[in-house]
Amino acid sequence: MSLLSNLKRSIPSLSKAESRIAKAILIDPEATVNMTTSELARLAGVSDPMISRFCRTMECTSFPDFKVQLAKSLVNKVSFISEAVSPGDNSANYIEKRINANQAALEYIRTKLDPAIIEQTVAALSRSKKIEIFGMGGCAAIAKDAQHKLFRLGIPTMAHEDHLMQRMVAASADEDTTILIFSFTGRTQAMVEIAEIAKNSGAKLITICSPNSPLAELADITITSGDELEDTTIYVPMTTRIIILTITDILTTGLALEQGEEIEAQLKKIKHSLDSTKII
Amino acid sequence: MSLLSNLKRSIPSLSKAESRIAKAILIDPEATVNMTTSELARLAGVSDPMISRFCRTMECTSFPDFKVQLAKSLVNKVSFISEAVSPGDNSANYIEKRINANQAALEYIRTKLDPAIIEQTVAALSRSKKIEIFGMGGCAAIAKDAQHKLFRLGIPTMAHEDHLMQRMVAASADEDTTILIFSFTGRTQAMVEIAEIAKNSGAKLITICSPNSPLAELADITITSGDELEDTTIYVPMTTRIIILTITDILTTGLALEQGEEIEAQLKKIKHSLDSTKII
DNA sequence: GTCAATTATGTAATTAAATTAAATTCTATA
DNA sequence: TATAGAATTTAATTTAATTACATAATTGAC
Repeated sequence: MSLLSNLKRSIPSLSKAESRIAKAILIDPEATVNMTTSELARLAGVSDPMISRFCRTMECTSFPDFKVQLAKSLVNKVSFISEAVSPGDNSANYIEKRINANQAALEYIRTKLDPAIIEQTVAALSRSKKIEIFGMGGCAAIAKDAQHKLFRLGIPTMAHEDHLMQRMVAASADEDTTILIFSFTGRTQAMVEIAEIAKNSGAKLITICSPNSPLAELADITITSGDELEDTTIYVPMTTRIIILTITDILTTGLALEQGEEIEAQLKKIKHSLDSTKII
Repeated sequence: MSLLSNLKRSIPSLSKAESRIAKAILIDPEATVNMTTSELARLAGVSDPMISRFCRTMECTSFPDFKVQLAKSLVNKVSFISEAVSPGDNSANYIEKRINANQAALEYIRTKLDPAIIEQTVAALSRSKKIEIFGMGGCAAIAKDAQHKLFRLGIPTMAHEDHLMQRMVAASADEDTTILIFSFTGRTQAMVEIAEIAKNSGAKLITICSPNSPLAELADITITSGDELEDTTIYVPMTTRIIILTITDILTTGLALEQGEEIEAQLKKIKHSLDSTKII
């Protein structure tokens, strides 16, 4: 857990003087690492010893220690406040910026992803006899990717992007089926309808979408798509995709671990099935 | 340049006492960031003021400043050596590890991606009247995703995963067509055949695949898929996907920038076409 | 080899920084 | 509104880091 995000998150629970310190730090964290207690105290409008106390509240042993921790969390933070691409950027510029943005997206879910929910999801997937994956638009490719990753683990898995197929598949699902719906916003009418059909058929419903959306409401388990993070400028409709892909990656990893050694033979078999298609 | 590597590199040029300090730090850099001058001095077998002097030789203003810089340079070192998932990992473990691995993958292409090649690719895409994208297996989803991102920019773009369709499309391409082939290894026979057909038809051929592969040989432009990075353990066949997706992201960004303002209206139009499908 | 001249290092003193301890001021509640 | 408790500050103390000066080591010219 990064100190910086920790800092931001804990402001509400801090005392008056302490929250002023936190805010003063957040104005320019880069500068803070070079300050003395007195300097920071003056900037925050509190007394020197408050700084020491504050550092201990933040679970550091001393102010120098706090600065070291802060410095560490800044390295990733440089990309946390990832700059938007702007007209006039040369290729080296926008390459850097997009890589930063995508790294930042991963940094974001590091704090957002709840291990308990991942565990639940892995357990649900592992128990099911069939996995059906739905996604439309930008999520169609994601659904396809998820299918490609999950089918290897021995559970029959299909991805569907056609809405009529989705309806039919959802309707014919049963208790042994897990339905996985990908949606950035969780507000696509068609997807919500599918979710309702799925629920009625008794299937387990897992959605990867924006929390607090109609789709999330209907689901047994929801994992955030990071949609709330999405910068709406036209140039960057991408970070959520990286997030969802990584979530799929994590789920697959969890599932593979759960299955243990017996899955290795299966994976080898799949891999070798491609041998004759390759040029050596 | 990281302080840590700087430290290692400059040992030969340091004085006797200073190089002893450097060596003492390198034994356990993590621990150093929590030491006082005296502690480090004792460890290195030198006097206290030598530490101050040493820090200034290393172009830091003070020992505390040095510790902050050192802490920063330690962060990337930690995440770069991303650990592999192993049986017995709990969910919190493997979530961290997978996020680290994916961040490290992005860190990797930061150094590998050549801006000049990206520029060339963007220019080629921008000039073309039609873009055809091919991918099979794991790359089918990637091809689909790329289509989804590129078609918005006003150039007719299609993705094909069916090999027969791919052949027909490749054969009927002309000089105004750019063909984009995604392949992790660059060794899939079917894909190489497509590339040959594409070349004969006069289309511009861009491949995102492993360099030094048969497919890369045939291409006008090649961008690495990061395949050479892939850890072959069964659990992590994922990082290249993140890399390729980010490359697509970068190419799209570059293309959008090139098109300038006129593209904004186009993007808005596409976005609003979905309005009536959403629940508010 | 030996004697400046220079550079490198150590010792003691000083300054600066951070923390502790005691005193004071707030805040909430009976 | 009195008072317990928490929060904060002031003043004192401790700890850390650096400066200034002294000493030792090293280099190069003779």
